[in-house]
Amino acid sequence: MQRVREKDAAEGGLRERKKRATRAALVEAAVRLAAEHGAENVTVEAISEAAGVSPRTFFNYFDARDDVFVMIGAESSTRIRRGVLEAPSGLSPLEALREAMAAELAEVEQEHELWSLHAEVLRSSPHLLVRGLCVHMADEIELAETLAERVGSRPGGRAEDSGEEDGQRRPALDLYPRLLAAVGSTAVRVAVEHWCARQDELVFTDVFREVFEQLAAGLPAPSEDVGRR
Amino acid sequence: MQRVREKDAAEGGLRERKKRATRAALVEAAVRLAAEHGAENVTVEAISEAAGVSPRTFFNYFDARDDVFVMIGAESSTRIRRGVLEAPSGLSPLEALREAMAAELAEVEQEHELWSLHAEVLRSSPHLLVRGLCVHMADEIELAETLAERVGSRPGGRAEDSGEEDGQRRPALDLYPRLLAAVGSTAVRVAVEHWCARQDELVFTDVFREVFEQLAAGLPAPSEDVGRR
DNA sequence: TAAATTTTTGCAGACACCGCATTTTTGCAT
DNA sequence: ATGCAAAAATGCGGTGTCTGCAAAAATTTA
Repeated sequence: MQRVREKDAAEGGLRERKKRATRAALVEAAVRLAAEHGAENVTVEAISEAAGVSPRTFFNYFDARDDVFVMIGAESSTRIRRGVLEAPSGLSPLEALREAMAAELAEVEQEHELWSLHAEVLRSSPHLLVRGLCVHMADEIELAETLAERVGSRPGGRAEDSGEEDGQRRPALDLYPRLLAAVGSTAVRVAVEHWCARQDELVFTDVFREVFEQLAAGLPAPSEDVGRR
Repeated sequence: MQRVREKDAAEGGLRERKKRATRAALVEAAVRLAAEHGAENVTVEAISEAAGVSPRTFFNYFDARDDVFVMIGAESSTRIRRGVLEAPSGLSPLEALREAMAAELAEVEQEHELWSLHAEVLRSSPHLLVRGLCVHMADEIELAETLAERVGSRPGGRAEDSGEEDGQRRPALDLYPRLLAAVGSTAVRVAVEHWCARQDELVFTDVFREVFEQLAAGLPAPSEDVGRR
Protein backbone atom coordinates (compact mmCIF):
# COMPACT_ATOMS: atom_id res chain seq x y z
CA MET A 1 0.00 0.00 0.00
CA GLN A 2 2.21 2.73 1.26
CA ARG A 3 5.45 1.14 0.28
CA VAL A 4 6.31 3.32 -2.66
CA ARG A 5 6.50 6.96 -1.89
CA GLU A 6 9.44 8.48 -3.62
CA LYS A 7 9.33 7.17 -7.11
CA ASP A 8 9.44 10.73 -8.29
CA ALA A 9 12.63 11.54 -6.49
CA ALA A 10 15.20 9.15 -7.89
CA GLU A 11 14.85 6.53 -10.59
CA GLY A 12 13.07 3.90 -8.56
CA GLY A 13 10.35 2.80 -10.92
CA LEU A 14 10.68 2.00 -14.54
CA ARG A 15 7.65 4.16 -15.11
CA GLU A 16 9.34 7.28 -13.85
CA ARG A 17 12.39 6.52 -15.88
CA LYS A 18 10.34 6.41 -19.03
CA LYS A 19 8.71 9.69 -18.17
CA ARG A 20 12.08 11.29 -17.74
CA ALA A 21 13.23 9.84 -21.02
CA THR A 22 10.19 11.11 -22.86
CA ARG A 23 10.55 14.55 -21.37
CA ALA A 24 14.22 14.67 -22.23
CA ALA A 25 13.48 13.47 -25.74
CA LEU A 26 10.95 16.23 -26.22
CA VAL A 27 13.34 18.88 -24.96
CA GLU A 28 16.22 17.66 -27.06
CA ALA A 29 14.10 17.36 -30.18
CA ALA A 30 12.71 20.81 -29.63
CA VAL A 31 16.07 22.45 -29.09
CA ARG A 32 17.61 20.69 -32.05
CA LEU A 33 14.77 21.61 -34.38
CA ALA A 34 14.75 25.17 -33.12
CA ALA A 35 18.47 25.54 -33.68
CA GLU A 36 17.97 24.53 -37.29
CA HIS A 37 14.72 26.14 -38.35
CA GLY A 38 14.25 28.86 -35.76
CA ALA A 39 12.12 28.45 -32.68
CA GLU A 40 9.12 30.21 -34.20
CA ASN A 41 8.90 27.73 -37.05
CA VAL A 42 8.87 24.61 -34.94
CA THR A 43 5.40 23.22 -34.37
CA VAL A 44 4.31 20.96 -31.56
CA GLU A 45 3.58 18.34 -34.15
CA ALA A 46 7.14 18.40 -35.42
CA ILE A 47 8.59 18.17 -31.93
CA SER A 48 6.32 15.32 -30.97
CA GLU A 49 7.09 13.43 -34.12
CA ALA A 50 10.82 13.83 -33.63
CA ALA A 51 10.44 12.61 -30.05
CA GLY A 52 8.28 9.70 -31.08
CA VAL A 53 5.12 10.59 -29.22
CA SER A 54 1.76 11.97 -30.18
CA PRO A 55 1.12 15.71 -30.24
CA ARG A 56 -1.41 15.28 -27.50
CA THR A 57 1.20 13.77 -25.23
CA PHE A 58 3.33 16.85 -25.59
CA PHE A 59 0.80 18.78 -23.58
CA ASN A 60 0.87 16.16 -20.88
CA TYR A 61 4.42 17.23 -20.24
CA PHE A 62 4.39 20.97 -20.92
CA ASP A 63 1.70 23.53 -20.24
CA ALA A 64 2.69 25.60 -23.21
CA ARG A 65 4.66 25.02 -26.35
CA ASP A 66 7.30 27.57 -25.42
CA ASP A 67 8.02 25.85 -22.14
CA VAL A 68 9.88 23.07 -23.86
CA PHE A 69 12.59 25.54 -24.84
CA VAL A 70 12.96 26.77 -21.33
CA MET A 71 12.73 23.80 -18.98
CA ILE A 72 16.41 23.06 -19.01
CA GLY A 73 17.73 24.06 -15.62
CA ALA A 74 14.72 22.75 -13.77
CA GLU A 75 16.81 21.11 -11.09
CA SER A 76 19.30 23.89 -10.59
CA SER A 77 17.02 25.67 -8.20
CA THR A 78 16.90 22.72 -5.84
CA ARG A 79 20.65 22.28 -5.86
CA ILE A 80 21.26 25.95 -5.20
CA ARG A 81 18.96 25.91 -2.21
CA ARG A 82 20.72 22.90 -0.79
CA GLY A 83 24.02 24.65 -1.36
CA VAL A 84 22.83 27.67 0.57
CA LEU A 85 21.98 25.55 3.58
CA GLU A 86 25.19 23.54 3.46
CA ALA A 87 27.50 26.51 3.04
CA PRO A 88 30.00 27.10 5.85
CA SER A 89 28.30 28.88 8.69
CA GLY A 90 31.02 31.51 8.74
CA LEU A 91 29.79 33.02 5.51
CA SER A 92 27.39 35.91 5.31
CA PRO A 93 24.05 35.28 3.57
CA LEU A 94 25.27 36.98 0.44
CA GLU A 95 28.46 34.96 0.44
CA ALA A 96 26.58 31.73 1.04
CA LEU A 97 24.35 32.51 -1.91
CA ARG A 98 27.35 33.36 -4.05
CA GLU A 99 29.07 30.08 -3.24
CA ALA A 100 25.93 28.03 -3.89
CA MET A 101 25.42 29.70 -7.23
CA ALA A 102 29.04 29.36 -8.21
CA ALA A 103 28.90 25.65 -7.48
CA GLU A 104 25.79 25.22 -9.55
CA LEU A 105 27.22 27.15 -12.45
CA ALA A 106 30.25 24.90 -12.36
CA GLU A 107 27.88 21.96 -12.45
CA VAL A 108 26.09 23.35 -15.45
CA GLU A 109 29.40 23.75 -17.20
CA GLN A 110 29.52 19.97 -17.49
CA GLU A 111 26.63 19.94 -19.92
CA HIS A 112 28.21 22.76 -21.83
CA GLU A 113 27.25 21.16 -25.10
CA LEU A 114 23.49 21.26 -24.58
CA TRP A 115 23.53 24.64 -22.91
CA SER A 116 25.47 26.17 -25.73
CA LEU A 117 22.97 25.01 -28.30
CA HIS A 118 20.18 26.12 -26.05
CA ALA A 119 21.69 29.55 -25.64
CA GLU A 120 21.89 29.94 -29.38
CA VAL A 121 18.19 29.22 -29.70
CA LEU A 122 17.32 31.79 -27.06
CA ARG A 123 19.55 34.36 -28.65
CA SER A 124 17.73 34.09 -31.95
CA SER A 125 14.35 34.61 -30.31
CA PRO A 126 14.49 36.88 -27.29
CA HIS A 127 10.86 36.16 -26.66
CA LEU A 128 11.89 32.80 -25.28
CA LEU A 129 14.76 34.21 -23.30
CA VAL A 130 12.31 36.39 -21.49
CA ARG A 131 10.10 33.41 -20.81
CA GLY A 132 13.02 31.49 -19.44
CA LEU A 133 13.88 34.17 -16.99
CA CYS A 134 10.29 34.22 -15.84
CA VAL A 135 10.46 30.55 -15.01
CA HIS A 136 13.60 31.31 -13.11
CA MET A 137 11.70 33.89 -11.14
CA ALA A 138 9.23 31.33 -9.90
CA ASP A 139 12.10 29.75 -8.01
CA GLU A 140 12.84 33.02 -6.33
CA ILE A 141 10.27 32.62 -3.59
CA GLU A 142 11.57 29.20 -2.67
CA LEU A 143 15.08 30.51 -2.61
CA ALA A 144 13.95 33.30 -0.35
CA GLU A 145 12.48 30.76 2.03
CA THR A 146 15.72 28.86 2.12
CA LEU A 147 17.66 32.03 2.81
CA ALA A 148 15.24 32.90 5.56
CA GLU A 149 15.89 29.51 7.04
CA ARG A 150 19.60 30.04 6.96
CA VAL A 151 19.42 33.50 8.41
CA GLY A 152 16.92 32.49 11.03
CA SER A 153 18.69 29.40 12.32
CA ARG A 154 22.04 30.55 13.48
CA PRO A 155 25.02 28.24 13.75
CA GLY A 156 25.70 26.20 16.81
CA GLY A 157 23.24 23.47 16.14
CA ARG A 158 22.55 21.75 12.89
CA ALA A 159 19.55 23.33 11.34
CA GLU A 160 18.68 20.09 9.65
CA ASP A 161 15.04 19.79 10.41
CA SER A 162 13.61 16.62 8.97
CA GLY A 163 10.24 17.99 8.11
CA GLU A 164 11.10 20.97 6.04
CA GLU A 165 8.65 19.91 3.39
CA ASP A 166 6.02 22.14 4.89
CA GLY A 167 5.16 23.26 1.40
CA GLN A 168 1.87 24.82 2.28
CA ARG A 169 3.09 27.19 4.93
CA ARG A 170 3.90 30.50 3.26
CA PRO A 171 4.05 32.94 6.13
CA ALA A 172 4.79 36.16 4.29
CA LEU A 173 8.53 36.19 4.22
CA ASP A 174 10.69 38.88 5.62
CA LEU A 175 11.86 41.55 3.30
CA TYR A 176 15.53 40.73 3.58
CA PRO A 177 15.49 37.15 2.26
CA ARG A 178 13.19 38.15 -0.56
CA LEU A 179 15.46 40.97 -1.54
CA LEU A 180 18.58 38.89 -1.30
CA ALA A 181 17.12 36.06 -3.37
CA ALA A 182 15.85 38.41 -6.05
CA VAL A 183 18.93 40.55 -6.24
CA GLY A 184 21.26 37.57 -6.21
CA SER A 185 19.40 35.89 -9.04
CA THR A 186 19.39 39.11 -10.96
CA ALA A 187 23.10 39.58 -10.51
CA VAL A 188 23.78 36.13 -11.91
CA ARG A 189 21.51 36.81 -14.84
CA VAL A 190 23.35 40.01 -15.62
CA ALA A 191 26.67 38.24 -15.34
CA VAL A 192 25.57 35.54 -17.74
CA GLU A 193 24.15 38.01 -20.22
CA HIS A 194 27.20 40.20 -20.08
CA TRP A 195 29.47 37.25 -20.55
CA CYS A 196 27.39 35.94 -23.44
CA ALA A 197 27.59 39.30 -25.15
CA ARG A 198 31.38 39.24 -25.26
CA GLN A 199 32.27 35.63 -24.75
CA ASP A 200 35.57 35.94 -26.48
CA GLU A 201 37.09 38.58 -24.27
CA LEU A 202 35.85 37.54 -20.87
CA VAL A 203 36.21 34.69 -18.43
CA PHE A 204 32.91 34.00 -16.82
CA THR A 205 34.35 33.42 -13.41
CA ASP A 206 35.71 36.95 -13.40
CA VAL A 207 32.40 38.47 -14.33
CA PHE A 208 30.67 36.40 -11.70
CA ARG A 209 33.07 37.48 -9.00
CA GLU A 210 32.79 41.07 -10.13
CA VAL A 211 29.03 41.34 -9.81
CA PHE A 212 29.05 39.91 -6.32
CA GLU A 213 31.81 42.22 -5.29
CA GLN A 214 29.75 45.11 -6.56
CA LEU A 215 26.77 43.92 -4.57
CA ALA A 216 28.76 43.48 -1.41
CA ALA A 217 30.21 46.95 -1.81
CA GLY A 218 26.78 48.52 -2.16
CA LEU A 219 27.01 49.29 -5.87
CA PRO A 220 29.29 52.30 -5.52
CA ALA A 221 30.02 54.57 -8.44
CA PRO A 222 32.71 53.00 -10.60
CA SER A 223 36.24 54.21 -10.13
CA GLU A 224 37.43 57.05 -12.29
CA ASP A 225 40.24 55.32 -14.10
CA VAL A 226 38.01 54.42 -17.02
CA GLY A 227 36.11 57.61 -17.40
CA ARG A 228 38.63 59.43 -19.55
CA ARG A 229 37.15 61.93 -21.93
CA MET B 1 5.16 65.90 -50.31
CA GLN B 2 6.95 64.14 -47.61
CA ARG B 3 6.93 66.69 -44.86
CA VAL B 4 6.54 64.18 -42.17
CA ARG B 5 5.75 66.02 -39.01
CA GLU B 6 5.85 64.20 -35.79
CA LYS B 7 2.19 63.70 -35.33
CA ASP B 8 3.02 60.55 -33.50
CA ALA B 9 4.80 62.31 -30.71
CA ALA B 10 2.18 64.32 -28.89
CA GLU B 11 -1.51 64.79 -29.59
CA GLY B 12 -1.01 66.53 -32.89
CA GLY B 13 -3.16 64.65 -35.34
CA LEU B 14 -6.69 63.61 -34.78
CA ARG B 15 -5.67 60.28 -36.18
CA GLU B 16 -3.22 59.61 -33.40
CA ARG B 17 -5.72 60.73 -30.86
CA LYS B 18 -8.20 58.19 -32.07
CA LYS B 19 -5.59 55.51 -31.96
CA ARG B 20 -4.81 56.37 -28.40
CA ALA B 21 -8.48 56.34 -27.59
CA THR B 22 -9.00 52.97 -29.16
CA ARG B 23 -6.01 51.55 -27.39
CA ALA B 24 -7.15 52.95 -24.08
CA ALA B 25 -10.64 51.62 -24.67
CA LEU B 26 -9.28 48.17 -25.34
CA VAL B 27 -7.14 48.24 -22.21
CA GLU B 28 -9.92 49.49 -20.02
CA ALA B 29 -12.43 47.03 -21.39
CA ALA B 30 -9.98 44.22 -20.91
CA VAL B 31 -9.11 45.10 -17.34
CA ARG B 32 -12.73 45.60 -16.42
CA LEU B 33 -13.84 42.32 -17.93
CA ALA B 34 -10.90 40.51 -16.37
CA ALA B 35 -11.69 41.89 -12.95
CA GLU B 36 -15.19 40.51 -13.23
CA HIS B 37 -14.84 37.17 -14.97
CA GLY B 38 -11.18 36.36 -14.46
CA ALA B 39 -8.52 37.11 -17.00
CA GLU B 40 -8.50 33.59 -18.37
CA ASN B 41 -12.15 33.73 -19.31
CA VAL B 42 -11.98 36.91 -21.32
CA THR B 43 -11.71 36.36 -25.04
CA VAL B 44 -10.41 38.77 -27.61
CA GLU B 45 -13.86 38.87 -29.07
CA ALA B 46 -15.38 40.03 -25.80
CA ILE B 47 -12.77 42.72 -25.33
CA SER B 48 -13.15 43.97 -28.87
CA GLU B 49 -16.91 44.08 -28.60
CA ALA B 50 -16.77 46.00 -25.33
CA ALA B 51 -14.36 48.45 -26.91
CA GLY B 52 -16.46 48.79 -30.03
CA VAL B 53 -14.00 47.46 -32.57
CA SER B 54 -13.66 44.27 -34.52
CA PRO B 55 -11.68 41.34 -33.16
CA ARG B 56 -9.26 41.69 -35.99
CA THR B 57 -8.49 45.25 -35.02
CA PHE B 58 -7.42 44.07 -31.59
CA PHE B 59 -4.38 42.48 -33.11
CA ASN B 60 -3.52 45.70 -34.88
CA TYR B 61 -2.88 47.13 -31.44
CA PHE B 62 -1.47 44.22 -29.46
CA ASP B 63 0.83 41.45 -30.53
CA ALA B 64 -0.74 39.02 -28.13
CA ARG B 65 -3.94 38.85 -26.19
CA ASP B 66 -2.17 38.94 -22.84
CA ASP B 67 -0.41 42.15 -23.69
CA VAL B 68 -3.56 44.15 -23.21
CA PHE B 69 -3.43 43.33 -19.51
CA VAL B 70 0.14 44.45 -19.19
CA MET B 71 0.60 47.59 -21.25
CA ILE B 72 -0.23 49.97 -18.45
CA GLY B 73 3.01 51.54 -17.36
CA ALA B 74 4.35 51.86 -20.85
CA GLU B 75 5.60 55.38 -20.31
CA SER B 76 7.09 54.92 -16.88
CA SER B 77 10.32 53.69 -18.32
CA THR B 78 10.88 56.87 -20.27
CA ARG B 79 10.13 59.09 -17.30
CA ILE B 80 12.46 57.14 -15.06
CA ARG B 81 15.30 57.50 -17.52
CA ARG B 82 14.75 61.20 -17.76
CA GLY B 83 14.72 61.38 -13.99
CA VAL B 84 18.06 59.63 -13.82
CA LEU B 85 19.66 62.18 -16.10
CA GLU B 86 18.11 65.16 -14.37
CA ALA B 87 18.94 64.04 -10.86
CA PRO B 88 21.32 66.30 -8.89
CA SER B 89 24.86 65.58 -9.91
CA GLY B 90 25.89 65.17 -6.30
CA LEU B 91 24.04 61.89 -6.03
CA SER B 92 25.66 58.55 -6.59
CA PRO B 93 24.30 56.44 -9.44
CA LEU B 94 22.36 54.29 -7.04
CA GLU B 95 20.89 57.33 -5.34
CA ALA B 96 19.99 58.92 -8.65
CA LEU B 97 18.20 55.77 -9.66
CA ARG B 98 16.41 55.65 -6.35
CA GLU B 99 15.19 59.21 -6.67
CA ALA B 100 14.03 58.73 -10.23
CA MET B 101 12.09 55.63 -9.31
CA ALA B 102 10.60 57.20 -6.22
CA ALA B 103 9.36 60.11 -8.31
CA GLU B 104 7.80 57.80 -10.85
CA LEU B 105 6.11 55.73 -8.19
CA ALA B 106 4.63 58.89 -6.75
CA GLU B 107 3.39 59.73 -10.23
CA VAL B 108 1.78 56.34 -10.56
CA GLU B 109 0.06 56.87 -7.26
CA GLN B 110 -2.11 59.47 -8.97
CA GLU B 111 -3.83 56.84 -11.06
CA HIS B 112 -4.26 54.70 -8.03
CA GLU B 113 -7.75 53.73 -9.10
CA LEU B 114 -6.78 52.05 -12.33
CA TRP B 115 -3.64 50.51 -10.93
CA SER B 116 -5.50 49.02 -8.04
CA LEU B 117 -7.96 47.29 -10.31
CA HIS B 118 -5.13 46.22 -12.53
CA ALA B 119 -3.19 44.82 -9.61
CA GLU B 120 -6.19 42.78 -8.59
CA VAL B 121 -6.35 41.22 -12.02
CA LEU B 122 -2.69 40.33 -11.95
CA ARG B 123 -2.99 38.87 -8.50
CA SER B 124 -5.72 36.48 -9.57
CA SER B 125 -3.65 35.21 -12.48
CA PRO B 126 0.06 35.20 -11.75
CA HIS B 127 0.68 34.16 -15.30
CA LEU B 128 0.02 37.72 -16.35
CA LEU B 129 2.08 39.17 -13.54
CA VAL B 130 5.01 37.28 -14.90
CA ARG B 131 4.35 38.62 -18.34
CA GLY B 132 4.20 42.12 -16.98
CA LEU B 133 7.58 41.81 -15.37
CA CYS B 134 8.95 40.58 -18.66
CA VAL B 135 7.85 43.74 -20.35
CA HIS B 136 9.50 45.60 -17.56
CA MET B 137 12.70 43.79 -18.29
CA ALA B 138 12.79 44.95 -21.84
CA ASP B 139 13.24 48.45 -20.50
CA GLU B 140 16.21 47.33 -18.49
CA ILE B 141 18.69 47.67 -21.31
CA GLU B 142 17.57 51.18 -22.09
CA LEU B 143 17.80 52.08 -18.44
CA ALA B 144 21.30 50.67 -18.39
CA GLU B 145 22.24 52.88 -21.32
CA THR B 146 20.91 55.92 -19.54
CA LEU B 147 22.84 55.03 -16.42
CA ALA B 148 25.94 54.55 -18.50
CA GLU B 149 25.42 58.00 -19.91
CA ARG B 150 25.15 59.50 -16.47
CA VAL B 151 28.17 57.66 -15.18
CA GLY B 152 30.06 58.54 -18.29
CA SER B 153 31.37 55.10 -19.10
CA ARG B 154 30.85 54.73 -22.78
CA PRO B 155 33.12 52.10 -24.23
CA GLY B 156 33.89 51.81 -27.88
CA GLY B 157 35.89 54.87 -28.84
CA ARG B 158 34.07 58.06 -29.84
CA ALA B 159 32.34 59.18 -26.73
CA GLU B 160 31.34 62.30 -28.57
CA ASP B 161 28.24 61.12 -30.29
CA SER B 162 26.11 59.87 -27.41
CA GLY B 163 23.39 59.99 -29.99
CA GLU B 164 21.02 57.16 -30.70
CA GLU B 165 21.27 57.44 -34.45
CA ASP B 166 23.25 54.26 -34.57
CA GLY B 167 19.99 52.43 -34.52
CA GLN B 168 21.34 48.93 -34.70
CA ARG B 169 24.63 49.34 -32.99
CA ARG B 170 24.38 48.58 -29.32
CA PRO B 171 27.97 48.72 -28.22
CA ALA B 172 27.98 46.15 -25.44
CA LEU B 173 27.44 48.14 -22.33
CA ASP B 174 29.69 48.10 -19.34
CA LEU B 175 28.93 45.69 -16.61
CA TYR B 176 28.24 48.29 -13.97
CA PRO B 177 25.30 50.11 -15.55
CA ARG B 178 23.73 46.82 -16.54
CA LEU B 179 24.03 45.52 -13.04
CA LEU B 180 22.73 48.69 -11.48
CA ALA B 181 19.74 48.86 -13.80
CA ALA B 182 18.84 45.24 -13.23
CA VAL B 183 19.37 45.23 -9.51
CA GLY B 184 17.55 48.53 -9.04
CA SER B 185 14.54 47.32 -10.99
CA THR B 186 14.57 44.10 -9.06
CA ALA B 187 14.67 45.92 -5.75
CA VAL B 188 11.64 47.96 -6.67
CA ARG B 189 9.81 44.87 -7.77
CA VAL B 190 10.53 43.17 -4.48
CA ALA B 191 9.42 46.23 -2.60
CA VAL B 192 6.14 46.35 -4.48
CA GLU B 193 5.52 42.65 -4.04
CA HIS B 194 6.34 42.77 -0.37
CA TRP B 195 4.11 45.72 0.17
CA CYS B 196 1.27 44.12 -1.78
CA ALA B 197 1.53 41.02 0.36
CA ARG B 198 0.89 42.94 3.55
CA GLN B 199 -0.67 46.16 2.44
CA ASP B 200 -2.42 46.73 5.70
CA GLU B 201 0.60 46.80 7.93
CA LEU B 202 3.13 48.60 5.79
CA VAL B 203 3.68 52.00 4.27
CA PHE B 204 5.13 51.62 0.85
CA THR B 205 7.54 54.47 1.21
CA ASP B 206 9.16 52.72 4.14
CA VAL B 207 9.61 49.50 2.22
CA PHE B 208 10.99 51.38 -0.72
CA ARG B 209 13.53 53.22 1.43
CA GLU B 210 14.43 50.00 3.18
CA VAL B 211 15.38 48.05 0.07
CA PHE B 212 17.59 50.81 -1.23
CA GLU B 213 19.28 51.13 2.13
CA GLN B 214 19.96 47.42 2.03
CA LEU B 215 21.44 47.73 -1.43
CA ALA B 216 23.63 50.64 -0.49
CA ALA B 217 24.87 48.75 2.54
CA GLY B 218 25.83 45.73 0.48
CA LEU B 219 23.07 43.43 1.68
CA PRO B 220 24.65 42.66 5.06
CA ALA B 221 23.26 39.99 7.30
CA PRO B 222 20.37 41.43 9.26
CA SER B 223 21.40 42.39 12.72
CA GLU B 224 19.56 41.24 15.79
CA ASP B 225 18.53 44.70 16.93
CA VAL B 226 15.58 45.11 14.66
CA GLY B 227 13.98 48.10 16.22
CA ARG B 228 16.84 50.38 15.49
CA ARG B 229 15.07 52.58 13.02
C1' DT C 1 -2.89 -14.12 -14.52
C1' DA C 2 -6.32 -10.61 -13.20
C1' DA C 3 -7.24 -6.15 -11.35
C1' DA C 4 -5.95 -1.43 -10.50
C1' DT C 5 -3.49 2.51 -11.82
C1' DT C 6 -1.22 5.43 -14.92
C1' DT C 7 0.03 6.98 -19.40
C1' DT C 8 -0.76 7.54 -24.16
C1' DT C 9 -3.48 8.61 -27.82
C1' DG C 10 -7.10 10.15 -31.07
C1' DC C 11 -10.74 13.26 -31.71
C1' DA C 12 -13.57 17.23 -31.54
C1' DG C 13 -13.69 21.88 -30.54
C1' DA C 14 -12.69 26.63 -28.74
C1' DC C 15 -9.63 30.12 -29.32
C1' DA C 16 -5.33 32.77 -30.61
C1' DC C 17 -3.11 34.69 -34.33
C1' DC C 18 -1.78 36.10 -39.09
C1' DG C 19 -1.94 37.32 -44.18
C1' DC C 20 -4.65 39.32 -47.58
C1' DA C 21 -8.14 41.90 -49.91
C1' DT C 22 -11.72 45.33 -49.19
C1' DT C 23 -13.95 49.14 -47.15
C1' DT C 24 -13.89 53.22 -44.28
C1' DT C 25 -11.60 57.05 -42.19
C1' DT C 26 -8.34 60.74 -42.05
C1' DG C 27 -4.76 64.23 -43.76
C1' DC C 28 -3.66 67.34 -47.03
C1' DA C 29 -3.48 69.97 -51.32
C1' DT C 30 -5.99 71.94 -54.54
C1' DA D 1 -15.46 71.45 -50.46
C1' DT D 2 -13.56 68.13 -52.82
C1' DG D 3 -10.58 64.73 -54.65
C1' DC D 4 -6.59 61.91 -53.70
C1' DA D 5 -3.25 59.29 -51.11
C1' DA D 6 -2.05 57.27 -46.76
C1' DA D 7 -3.51 54.79 -42.94
C1' DA D 8 -6.62 52.23 -40.27
C1' DA D 9 -10.61 48.99 -39.66
C1' DT D 10 -12.82 45.11 -41.12
C1' DG D 11 -14.08 40.47 -42.96
C1' DC D 12 -12.47 36.08 -44.25
C1' DG D 13 -9.87 31.97 -44.39
C1' DG D 14 -6.41 29.24 -42.67
C1' DT D 15 -2.85 27.46 -39.42
C1' DG D 16 -1.46 26.44 -34.93
C1' DT D 17 -2.09 26.20 -29.81
C1' DC D 18 -4.31 24.09 -26.10
C1' DT D 19 -8.12 21.44 -23.55
C1' DG D 20 -11.56 17.88 -22.19
C1' DC D 21 -13.03 13.37 -22.83
C1' DA D 22 -13.01 8.57 -23.49
C1' DA D 23 -10.84 4.53 -25.39
C1' DA D 24 -6.51 1.90 -25.75
C1' DA D 25 -1.97 0.52 -24.19
C1' DA D 26 1.50 0.03 -20.70
C1' DT D 27 2.94 -0.77 -15.96
C1' DT D 28 2.44 -1.97 -11.24
C1' DT D 29 0.18 -4.54 -7.72
C1' DA D 30 -2.34 -8.33 -5.82
